[in-house]
Amino acid sequence: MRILLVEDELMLADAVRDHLLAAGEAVDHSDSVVDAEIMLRGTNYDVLLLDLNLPDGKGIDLLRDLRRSGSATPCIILTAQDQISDRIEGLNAGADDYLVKPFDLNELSARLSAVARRYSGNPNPFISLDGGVEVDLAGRAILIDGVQTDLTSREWALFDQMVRRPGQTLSKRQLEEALYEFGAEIESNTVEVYVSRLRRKLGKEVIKTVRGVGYRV
Amino acid sequence: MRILLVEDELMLADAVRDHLLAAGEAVDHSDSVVDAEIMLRGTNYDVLLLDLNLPDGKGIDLLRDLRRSGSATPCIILTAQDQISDRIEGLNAGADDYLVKPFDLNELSARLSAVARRYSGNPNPFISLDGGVEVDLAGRAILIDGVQTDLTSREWALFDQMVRRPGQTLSKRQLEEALYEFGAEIESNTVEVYVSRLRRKLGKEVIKTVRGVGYRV
DNA sequence: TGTTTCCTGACAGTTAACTGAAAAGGCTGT
DNA sequence: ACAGCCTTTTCAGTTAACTGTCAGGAAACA
Repeated sequence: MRILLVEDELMLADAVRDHLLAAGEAVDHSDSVVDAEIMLRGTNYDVLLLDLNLPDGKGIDLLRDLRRSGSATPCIILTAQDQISDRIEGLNAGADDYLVKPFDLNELSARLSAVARRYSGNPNPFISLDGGVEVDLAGRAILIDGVQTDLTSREWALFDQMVRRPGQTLSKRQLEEALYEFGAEIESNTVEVYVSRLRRKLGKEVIKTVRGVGYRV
Repeated sequence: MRILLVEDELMLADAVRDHLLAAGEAVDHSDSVVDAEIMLRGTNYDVLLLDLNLPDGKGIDLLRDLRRSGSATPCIILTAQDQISDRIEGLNAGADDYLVKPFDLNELSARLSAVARRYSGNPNPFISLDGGVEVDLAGRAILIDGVQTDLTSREWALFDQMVRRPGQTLSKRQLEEALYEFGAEIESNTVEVYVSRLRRKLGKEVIKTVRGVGYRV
């Protein structure tokens, strides 16, 4: 399994790398966001291990950009204990799981395989939703009663966000952030419009409206 | 903010209590697990400060039981310098943060507010209520015998308020304040109506009437 | 029993969401 | 550069859902 570790605490990074190498994984390491960006462009990693607090830029932007550009590479974020808000922000930005430092290396292994299994892993890369809709997050594919359908990039960005948190109601504001750079003051009803488009493609039942708040799958 | 401090080193406990009282917090103290259990049953604390190494039983079991019974009360654990395994175990058992003894009292304050500010926190613990109802406060989700149900924003505002204080009877006046901006002179029986609507969705047993006073979950 | 308190169905005003259509922006190939 | 095609954004009219109120009935209490 190809793993990219983005972490600037070198002690920790080395420990993690050694542990994973010993377990037979292929680990690349970067201690900066810009390097990580380049490495992501060049290689297809199976999992991204990402520290959000890096000196040269917000790790979270790396993740957000990645998701916005359509990548579904699984990502586990590493946060310090007191950065609970980071953790939340990270999950909202599209992380799959998180680990709190200091973490146990065995726990890391466990989560890695859990996350990896969820994707490339066989049993079901497809998440089934109501209305005969199946989603392959990693492959960016949607089957609708078994027939493949395509989404445009914005449609996908929005839908991806919701599918990652089934059952949870996401505010329009949160969903907007999947569409635009952080803090983009958007005045229009873009989210509504995209929900409408998605519903036309996916069927009415898939996305539920929670009036006054947002949407959920 | 109501804080329960579970700690058997009395010197330390007193110092903590004095510091927090001076900051205007309400602090109860217990030096044993059994007492703490009783106190937790009787009162709804906003934060639990828990020493894991207590003479009369494992503090960690207290925490585990608490989480198992669905409580989401934020918990900060206090551990001695060398008990790293405790720390990990504690975090895994559902603690939100930890402090290493000896700790700075100001740091304690900071962490307390950080933890209390949380609650939009992930991953979202489901709180179980009577009648097969499970609530995810942060995700704004309700499962009713496993089936997801939606509440309107007013319904949620009211219910959220109650779920955050399970067992406590809340007056209609208090509940009204969850519905409207401060001091809104409301003449009608809106709260009753919303309780009725909630009961239709959640089942009759979930919200109990306390005649002449208000309601409780 | 009489009195108080609570419950709940119905209704109309209000607000939020939906959606069709058109304009604006991008990308591709010629 | 231009044309053609597709995506994104905006706008506005329509539709659907929520809200607060009231009134009659049911329960609790004394």
